[in-house]
Amino acid sequence: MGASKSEHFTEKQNQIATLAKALGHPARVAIIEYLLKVDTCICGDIVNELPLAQPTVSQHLRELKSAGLIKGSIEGNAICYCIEESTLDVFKQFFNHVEFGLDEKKKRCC
Amino acid sequence: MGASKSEHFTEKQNQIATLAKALGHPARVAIIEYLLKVDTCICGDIVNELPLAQPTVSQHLRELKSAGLIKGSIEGNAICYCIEESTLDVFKQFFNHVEFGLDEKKKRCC
DNA sequence: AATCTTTATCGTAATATTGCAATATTAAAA
DNA sequence: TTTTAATATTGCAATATTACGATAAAGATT
Repeated sequence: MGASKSEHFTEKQNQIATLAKALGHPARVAIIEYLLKVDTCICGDIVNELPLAQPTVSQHLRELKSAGLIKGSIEGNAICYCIEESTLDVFKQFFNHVEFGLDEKKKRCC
Repeated sequence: MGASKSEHFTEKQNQIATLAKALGHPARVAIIEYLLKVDTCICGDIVNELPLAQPTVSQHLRELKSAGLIKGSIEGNAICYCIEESTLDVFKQFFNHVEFGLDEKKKRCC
């Protein structure tokens, strides 16, 4: 196979999995961290920063974008990529949910 | 290719990517949520809960385990799987770091 | 010991991801 | 308008992931 049976899971579960998957590559983690660190956010800078060829970086950017973790706006003939905060919030909320669940669970088991 | 060039990234970046990847499948998100919800944490229950065959679930459990997100302890001839809280904390810390970076960045750009 | 229950592993097919060279696209600059 | 610069897309090879039937392993039960 290789295709995950996403139709059997809840929308929320799929959403979290999609976000996690988008972060599931060191290059994409590096891109997020780089976008946080620098004052500019032009794609070319990212290409120079990462030890990967330009098409590969472009592909990673596209995946982050399609997951909604970043957004890109055209800035002349360059592109300015920025972090999409609201999407990160979804992720953060999941962890809060997990943390709350853990606290509750500790009263009962394990 | 298909193999990620993890040697080019920092240990932290690889760590976050590994954790995110482990969560990057709806079945594994569902397992985590199930472990939070129920009072017991027996593998067989997870198999019954998920719409996947037993070997597939076992494989997903192994991935969560090897990423350190859960741990399993033998309980008679069954196995009790539990969430590994300290690993989730690493993840949470990353999001705090990102959130802080976002706040700082907003003073400067985008 | 023979059997049952529970979980893991093996083998394998289908599909997805990663990476990059080559090329296309698009807007600025000359 | 030709050229240059910045990104994206295409095509393809290498590898990884997902899923499951068959089977193994290991402890419980009879």
